[in-house]
Amino acid sequence: MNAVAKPLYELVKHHVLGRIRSGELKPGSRVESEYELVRALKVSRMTANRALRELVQSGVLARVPGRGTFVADLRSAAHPLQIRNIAADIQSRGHVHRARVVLQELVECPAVIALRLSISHGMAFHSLIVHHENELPLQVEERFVNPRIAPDYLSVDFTRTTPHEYLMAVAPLERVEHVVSAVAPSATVATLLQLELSEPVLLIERTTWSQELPASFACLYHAGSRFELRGVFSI
Amino acid sequence: MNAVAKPLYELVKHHVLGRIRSGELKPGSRVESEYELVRALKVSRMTANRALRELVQSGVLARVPGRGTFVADLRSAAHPLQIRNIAADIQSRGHVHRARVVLQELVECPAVIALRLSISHGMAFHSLIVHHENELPLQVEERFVNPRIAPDYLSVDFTRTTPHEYLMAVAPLERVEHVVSAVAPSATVATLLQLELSEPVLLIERTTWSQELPASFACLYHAGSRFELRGVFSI
DNA sequence: AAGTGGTCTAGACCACTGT
DNA sequence: CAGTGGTCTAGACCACTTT
Repeated sequence: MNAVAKPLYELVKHHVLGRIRSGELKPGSRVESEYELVRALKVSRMTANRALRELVQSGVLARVPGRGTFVADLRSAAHPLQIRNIAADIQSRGHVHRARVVLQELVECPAVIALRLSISHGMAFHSLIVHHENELPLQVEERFVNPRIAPDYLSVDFTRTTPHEYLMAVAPLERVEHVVSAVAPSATVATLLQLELSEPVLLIERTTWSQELPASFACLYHAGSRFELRGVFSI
Repeated sequence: MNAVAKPLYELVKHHVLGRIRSGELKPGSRVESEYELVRALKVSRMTANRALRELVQSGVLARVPGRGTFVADLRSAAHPLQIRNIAADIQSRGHVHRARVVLQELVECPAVIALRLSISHGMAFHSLIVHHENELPLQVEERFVNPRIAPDYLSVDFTRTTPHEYLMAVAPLERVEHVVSAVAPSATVATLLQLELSEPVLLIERTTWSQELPASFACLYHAGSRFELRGVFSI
């Protein structure tokens, strides 16, 4: 049943991904070298090389000639719709990022969310944070988190770490889904973003999976006039 | 000064890409087999294989075991922010697509656009098309096209082909940039989309390059309530 | 000096498509 | 049948970083 004859390099990839998914390897951890994989898995070096090369290509690993192969961290994993870290984005523009934590609580979670997070008994962590760029509100982040993935979520200081960073640290990301749309802001969002109700908002709904489970569902609201998503693709 | 020691597989890729970019090979054309590349370029088969494999990975080529390697067509080239074909999207949902051509003309093009398209003497093709899904307007497509890339743009029947399809056919795509934002509609766009001025619009600005030149700049306006962008990413 | 990634080769076997 | 892609190997040389 072990697949109908998987290529060897796929087995090597699976070996490495398994160690990452299990949490044994975290971003920054060193991965086996090609020769170590050759010895451990009885494959040729070219096969190990192809496996690692493809994992680099998909953003999971990073290699440094002469030093070794490492689990890539956060930002590099992006690609399709970049997995943005709002704090890093702002800082990379040379501006000041400040997060205001409006809510950070355990709630009976709405049925729609419970469904998305595969939560049976209905309790989830809930946070509402406003991210400011030079004191101007840029993003409202409302997030529901699966307690099984991040049991300590309520005790994290989100003025110092973004929820996304924290979640990436405690549970390696496996899958991300983004839905981007343009919406009118709710009264709450308009207030938090200091917007008129008539101003359009760019909404990114992001669901993440970790350890084969839905880990979190976030709604990221951005003032249309202050935010855009950018992507380049070339052959 | 042909590069400071490019890997051989890069030279092989460049060889194939050159034949595509020049127009010698079009979507569907057969590319040299691995053995042909081995003989022609004096490389080992593994090197030719890697070059072709990477071009498949980036969506440029498609390979069929036992048959050969072919230049990929249109849709497969997607990925980052999917290069969507609105007509195909609508049809894949089992709905009826209809395009209404509002404008299709040669214009003195606005300075901002001229800059983007690297057009010196200021004339460009301009089209304004409304795409309907089951008779409901879904997208307003305003496009400026570099005449050097698509000299026959004005004589194409865009009720039968989308501009994107046409451009892909006459000039292989090299690079795409997308910027996604949420905006309030202009009066024109609101009318064409049958929207209130207060309803948010999802705007995708897409610039494409072909043959080392900017080929077209398009603004794609979508009613926020009827359209969303979706992207999944998994390791 | 030992280890690492980066590349390249010349062979090999397989499953598949075409004629 | 010859041709194709798909995979795999055991070696090789290089440039680089670390000890």
